[in-house]
Amino acid sequence: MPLRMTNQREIVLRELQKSKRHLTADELYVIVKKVMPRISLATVYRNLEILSEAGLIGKLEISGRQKRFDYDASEHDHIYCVICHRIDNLDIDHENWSPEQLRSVGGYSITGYRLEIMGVCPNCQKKQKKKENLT
Amino acid sequence: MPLRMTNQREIVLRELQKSKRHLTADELYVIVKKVMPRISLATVYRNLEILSEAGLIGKLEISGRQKRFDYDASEHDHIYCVICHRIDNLDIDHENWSPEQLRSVGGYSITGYRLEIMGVCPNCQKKQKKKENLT
DNA sequence: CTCCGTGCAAACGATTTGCACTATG
DNA sequence: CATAGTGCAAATCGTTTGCACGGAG
Repeated sequence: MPLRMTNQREIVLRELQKSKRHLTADELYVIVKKVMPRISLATVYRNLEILSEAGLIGKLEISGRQKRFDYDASEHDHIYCVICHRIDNLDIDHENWSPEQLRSVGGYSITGYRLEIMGVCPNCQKKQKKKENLT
Repeated sequence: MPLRMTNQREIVLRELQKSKRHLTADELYVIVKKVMPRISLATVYRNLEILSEAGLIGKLEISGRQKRFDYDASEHDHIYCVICHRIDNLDIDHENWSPEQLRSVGGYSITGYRLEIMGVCPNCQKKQKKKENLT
């Protein structure tokens, strides 16, 4: 395996896992800088890419916005808040459109799928209600 | 309605619909330039944004790559080829995870979803087979 | 006549890359 | 020690914006 474990790679991985969140590269950069102040943003990008390719973390490329990286590398879907952009993990049964069932849609051979649910998270719902009361 | 129909807006809309494809802004720019050579890329961007907000075309923000615009404004999912990045429209039943059924996942109130299927399109399958025969 | 729309170039934000240097296996 | 990884700055890519001018309603 060509996975050299450098100090910076280890820290990038560890700090993402510690966060238990779906961080962007620059959010993680800020955190990692506290532990290793001289690390560069490019290194964070490079390592996130490598770690996700190695299957140690997940990469989230959600609808036209900044990439986020997932401390949880296992297969699951995501829900995100259209207001504050927070992301949460999700576990849904895919009974009738699992990759197996969709084996050949329009002549394609299926390799994967991505399901994103959008919504308003509990926090932002509260804020909305407060606003309503004010008007 | 604040939708002024300028010459350029009309052409952007018409050429996208004529294409019957899922074009990026710059792909459409090339096409539109043939009809109206002095149009600027910024205008194409602005009009695609406005037209999609007006519901006349669809906007596709697929997994971290360039936005594409859909000549078909109605609700549907998409499948795309992981090799050539071609996109096709898709019609799938969402029986067990329709927005209504997912009403409150993790306290969220659901507003929408996005399902993308990935695969290898017929063309690219053929190319893969050719390669196999060569090795 | 009033704005909204346009073209242009410059600005922008996220990400990537070329380079010379460093450190891992 | 060979070679993958690093820091830095500059480059790149898609997209947006400020501005002065032009055209639709």
